[in-house]
Amino acid sequence: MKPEDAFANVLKNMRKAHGFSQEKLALNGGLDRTFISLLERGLRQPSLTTILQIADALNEKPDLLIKKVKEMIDENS
Amino acid sequence: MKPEDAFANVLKNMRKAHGFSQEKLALNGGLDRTFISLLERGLRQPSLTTILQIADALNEKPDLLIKKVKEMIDENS
DNA sequence: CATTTATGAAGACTATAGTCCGTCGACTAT
DNA sequence: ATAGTCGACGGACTATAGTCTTCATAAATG
Repeated sequence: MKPEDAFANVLKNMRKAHGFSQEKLALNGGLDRTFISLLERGLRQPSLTTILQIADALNEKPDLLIKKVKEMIDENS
Repeated sequence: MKPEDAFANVLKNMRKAHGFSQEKLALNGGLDRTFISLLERGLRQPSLTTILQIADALNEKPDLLIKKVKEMIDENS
């Protein structure tokens, strides 16, 4: 499983768990709504800064986010 | 403190702790030697894939890497 | 029914991630 | 002296991160 696909899944799950819309999340993190859409569809991968922005917007620790991504990759390897 | 500066510090520390040269690390992770140099000088920031490649090359968990980066940012805020 | 909300999607664009070529100076060992 | 390793640094280049605008559509909602 590719990093962008793992990140897509984790992001979508965590966002929905927090009851945010893509737009709300984008505004919280200072990102573009359509870019969140691209990320959740696995068509883009985030940079370090974007990872931190998204974790912050979700009120989650960035290392938890990455841990879940890594687990998702390893489980589907 | 900016994410690329925090990452630069963490990367350099962890690489030296493992006794790797920049070139050895680059080869281990399938990256370019000069790009590792740019990262360690804070002139570039990594993408998600690069974070995973570097963590792998260092035999470290990527979430530990990110945790250290976040701590470095928070400590110097 | 009309309107709002949420998301997908495309196109054009700018900034930057990442590669590949090389040179240089500092240091170490032969 | 010279050969080797290491890292800083440069230029030129390609791929992609990220923005902005817009349109389409399906699902609520009043």
